[in-house]
Amino acid sequence: MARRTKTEAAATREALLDAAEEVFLEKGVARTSLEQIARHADMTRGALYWHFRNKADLFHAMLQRVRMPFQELVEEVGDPSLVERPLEAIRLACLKGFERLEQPRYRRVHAILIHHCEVFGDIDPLAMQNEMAEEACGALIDYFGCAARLGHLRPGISPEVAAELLQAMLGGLFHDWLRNHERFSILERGTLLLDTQLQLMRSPPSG
Amino acid sequence: MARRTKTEAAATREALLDAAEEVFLEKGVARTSLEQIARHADMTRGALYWHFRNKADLFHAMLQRVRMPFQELVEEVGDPSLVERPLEAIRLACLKGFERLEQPRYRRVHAILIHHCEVFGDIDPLAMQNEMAEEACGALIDYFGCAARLGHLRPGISPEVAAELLQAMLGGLFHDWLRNHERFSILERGTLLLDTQLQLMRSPPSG
DNA sequence: CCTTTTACATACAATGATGTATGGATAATG
DNA sequence: CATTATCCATACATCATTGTATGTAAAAGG
Repeated sequence: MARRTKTEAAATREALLDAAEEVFLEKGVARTSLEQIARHADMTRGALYWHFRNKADLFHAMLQRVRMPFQELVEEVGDPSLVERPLEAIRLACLKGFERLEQPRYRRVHAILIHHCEVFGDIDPLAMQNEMAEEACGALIDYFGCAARLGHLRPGISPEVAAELLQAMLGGLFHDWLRNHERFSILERGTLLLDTQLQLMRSPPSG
Repeated sequence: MARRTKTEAAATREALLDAAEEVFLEKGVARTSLEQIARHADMTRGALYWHFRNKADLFHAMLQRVRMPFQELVEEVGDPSLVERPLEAIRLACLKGFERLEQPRYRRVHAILIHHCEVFGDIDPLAMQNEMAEEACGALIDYFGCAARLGHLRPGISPEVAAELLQAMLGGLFHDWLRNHERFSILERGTLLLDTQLQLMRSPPSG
């Protein structure tokens, strides 16, 4: 066995992460051994233990490739006029999120995080989900608060309730789809549900 | 060690199931050994292997104690006038569900099923969740279809979309709460979100 | 009251996964 | 070009868990 060049080594690292994604998704994190991952990448545990300290470290690196905070999605849309249309900002950010999730890597890793792993080592998936939820809900409250001040939000529904409502709906859709992505397209159904929900919460046209 | 009477044996079986609930919830299903469960019930693996074939069998028995199909919740309300008020039937069934979930046993077992276990043996938690979701969604479509025919559902929103919307919201709330039940009361927030959502989807008063 | 089954506890063998230690061949570095 | 650090394979020791086999004392049952 010859020593690999630096780029080759980086490639095997990526290959190991790819393999981890696939095996984790199929067998679950707890039930997959490091040897299964290594062999799925045509490597040995030696390679794996060289690139990562242990399974938790590998898992952490796997997550690192798909960070997707809600605020980034909004910024990525990059439309400055959205400041005056917060409901549209929410809509476009969610659509961006849906598109991201249709990429296999994003879908797989999130499915693993949410449906195919338990606590182990220093990894606490529920804490991570909590962080994600907190971040998203906080952002939503800001945008809905802005919408309320602009009179875009139906009176009688507070920004907090609007945010909790939408976050619950999005979260439910998210979990549901990640459980079996072949049943429906997250982009299609997500767009439909999101639009109707926003329509329901929008201020009715006066006059 | 003396042999126990039949009722004592049934009690130890329940104690083992109780212990399984607690340890599963704390450590996750995959990371808890049968010995940990047995010792947490002040028993040995001998007792566990006598009452259950293996961990999967124990898990299955644990689930059996908290079956809660959506239709049963509606029937349990037992108000015959609900046939003419399908939206109210949905509401009351959900409230019944919320109340159930506040009982520690129901909360724990569902939290385990959804957040603290992976596939193992012949246990596929995602398939179980799929079944639950299918059943609930089917029932919701029926009720919303009935509501639409009675003119109770806001025009422009189909029964299917209404059902998917509500199911996504309820599911999101469900998952969110089960992740950390101390953050809020499922009954309180659930009632609030459910009522506002149903209010939004209800047909506006004509005239 | 005698036998049989029950309801466990204890002991044992087998398995598999983990982490580390070691070795080796070559790319990187000066 | 010599040296060193890198990248990985192989081998080994350890540990935890599982399933089963065996023992046993008392409850069931006649």
